[in-house]
Amino acid sequence: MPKKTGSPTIRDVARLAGVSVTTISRVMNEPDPPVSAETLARIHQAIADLNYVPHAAARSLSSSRSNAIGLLLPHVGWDDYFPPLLRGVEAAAVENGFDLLIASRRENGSGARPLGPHNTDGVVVFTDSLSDAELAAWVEKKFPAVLLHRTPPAGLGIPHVQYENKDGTRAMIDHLIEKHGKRRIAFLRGPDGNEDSHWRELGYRQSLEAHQIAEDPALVGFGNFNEDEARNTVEDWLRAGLDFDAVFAGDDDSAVGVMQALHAAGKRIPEDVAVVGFDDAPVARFCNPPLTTVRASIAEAGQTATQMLAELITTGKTQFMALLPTELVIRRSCGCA
Amino acid sequence: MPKKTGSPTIRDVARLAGVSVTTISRVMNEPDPPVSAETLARIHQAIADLNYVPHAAARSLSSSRSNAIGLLLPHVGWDDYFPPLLRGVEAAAVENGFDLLIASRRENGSGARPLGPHNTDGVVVFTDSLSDAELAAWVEKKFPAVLLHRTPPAGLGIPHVQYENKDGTRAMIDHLIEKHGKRRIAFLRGPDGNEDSHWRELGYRQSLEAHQIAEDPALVGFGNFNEDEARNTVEDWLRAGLDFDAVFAGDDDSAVGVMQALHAAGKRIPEDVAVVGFDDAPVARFCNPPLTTVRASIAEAGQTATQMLAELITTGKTQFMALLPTELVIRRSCGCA
DNA sequence: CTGAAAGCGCTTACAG
DNA sequence: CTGAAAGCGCTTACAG
Repeated sequence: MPKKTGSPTIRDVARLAGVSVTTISRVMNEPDPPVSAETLARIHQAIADLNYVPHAAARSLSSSRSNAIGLLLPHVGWDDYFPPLLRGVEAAAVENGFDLLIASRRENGSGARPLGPHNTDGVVVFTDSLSDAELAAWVEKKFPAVLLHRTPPAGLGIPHVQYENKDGTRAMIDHLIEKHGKRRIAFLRGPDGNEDSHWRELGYRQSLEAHQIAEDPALVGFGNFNEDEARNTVEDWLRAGLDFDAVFAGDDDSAVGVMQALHAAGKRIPEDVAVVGFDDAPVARFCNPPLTTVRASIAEAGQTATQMLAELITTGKTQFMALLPTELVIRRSCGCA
Repeated sequence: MPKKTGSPTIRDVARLAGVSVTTISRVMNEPDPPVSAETLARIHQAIADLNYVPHAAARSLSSSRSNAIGLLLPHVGWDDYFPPLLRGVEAAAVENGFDLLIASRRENGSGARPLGPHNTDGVVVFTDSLSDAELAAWVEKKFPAVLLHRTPPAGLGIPHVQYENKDGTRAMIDHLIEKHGKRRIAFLRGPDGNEDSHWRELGYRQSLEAHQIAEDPALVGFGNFNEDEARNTVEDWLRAGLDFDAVFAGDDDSAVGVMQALHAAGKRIPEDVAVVGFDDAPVARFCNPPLTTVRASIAEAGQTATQMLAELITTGKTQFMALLPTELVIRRSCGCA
């Protein structure tokens, strides 16, 4: 009885080349297959003639490797991150010979198990797209995972990649102080418990300290990485007559809100108040004036995480953590021309 | 000899529930499996106890269905499209019970076959991420594919989804003429041979004609869907003293360039010259003044294409083409308050 | 340098 | 309502 799918199988190739399937398999998989030159030539010919591509499922069933990795995404927000993230992850996946499966976390915890040991060899987990408990279950069964932009839950030694939030912020505040003589620099926090925000605040503190500027608690406010909330905070400050000559907005979205509040109050940016962000989101270029900010390469993060995952799958180990460098993107909102 | 992977198999479940694997398989796959209520209960219990998830590769090998669809992306540009695209595609994939494999087209045509019959049941091809020849090969072997944002090569009846470029542009030009009394409306073309641009130009023409405005070839220029080239064209026009009171920039990126040229020349937008775009890219909100443009839902396009693909895979047929509606996004650059 | 055979974990006629 | 058995297309010891 003829097969339904028209695709040639390894047996077809073996028959055409006049060798066993074992030999074909070896030629397909081993870098330096132990076959005579002429046999090899015949096999290559047969593969080309039939346009043979090994069946992924069959291959993974017998090798117990799926040759695929997963990328698990949260279901909301992060829009600006995806394109470069995907680019980095996809590049590293291909480079390491893996297919890429993508899924985004559904709200209902219902039996839906989009990515896991049943269909991948490992997964890159972006931010909070998986619960601590599920992560723990993976760790227990030794299923490879790498966290992107998230610290592993306490006690779980899961490899992860993070940005150098602290150093990036430190450099930014240094710049404000040293280049532009700012002394009353406000800081807008991100969401409660947000790790990025935590580290950024540390960088802010370190910079002030290094320049012998006393910290003023009144200058630390809440921006929530959000345009509206940042605007509100700055409006409150303005109303209260708070004295400040610069604000580190926490991230770029917040910086947009900060600028709105400042413009509405007739303040000049950067002459009266400098405004800086973090992320170098697309919007940064279009701020008025263009926003000075801190950039971390998202593509690099994706690529690094995927590379680590590939290592983890292949060799069984990889570095515990990768800390990616950031870079100052100087535009005009800090006072630079 | 013990299995290496700790994951339970269908046999483990069968043993625990005291039934055959056949029965387990039926319970896993059939909506209304022919089993007694108590057997069913025991089986569900066993599945839950073991935390059983069917092995994807084994399942697809024996069913000759991968239960995965692919999304093939071009390797450059389109950044603003990906997040909503992915959202739509992923949603429809999950809804139809498919895993989602993502790959982006590599430049080297080398044997790399990221997505195809060997690992998916069908693929959504975004724009020009696959050559006509490769597409033809798929058609010939009846491998399901749906084109997103691309017309099938002549002679190939491949289902595809497109935006209503013509009607969207038509509505925009109508608005400029009817609401704002514009008569000298310039049009910026996209890249040579670009289909979107072609249809948009048709919409432009239809609108002029409907309002008995004679077409002036001098008002049709080249923008290439690109900020810099659009700026150059408008600068040339200004230098040449061309008379125009509005410009349809072709897309939003071009509109940014158009605005730059206009601002630099001291023209007021929209009083002297109205500027409108197409896409409603993120940048549109941040233009000065905010850009009036035409929006097509990218997520909807992705979802529709994926839905069509699922139908094609499941039923063997689907509509030949889906034409997605567009919508005017009125902001300030057209003259509206 | 080469091959026969078992087995990966499922699904699916077929039989009862 | 239930099961035994063949088979999906590969890989991988094992043997020579």
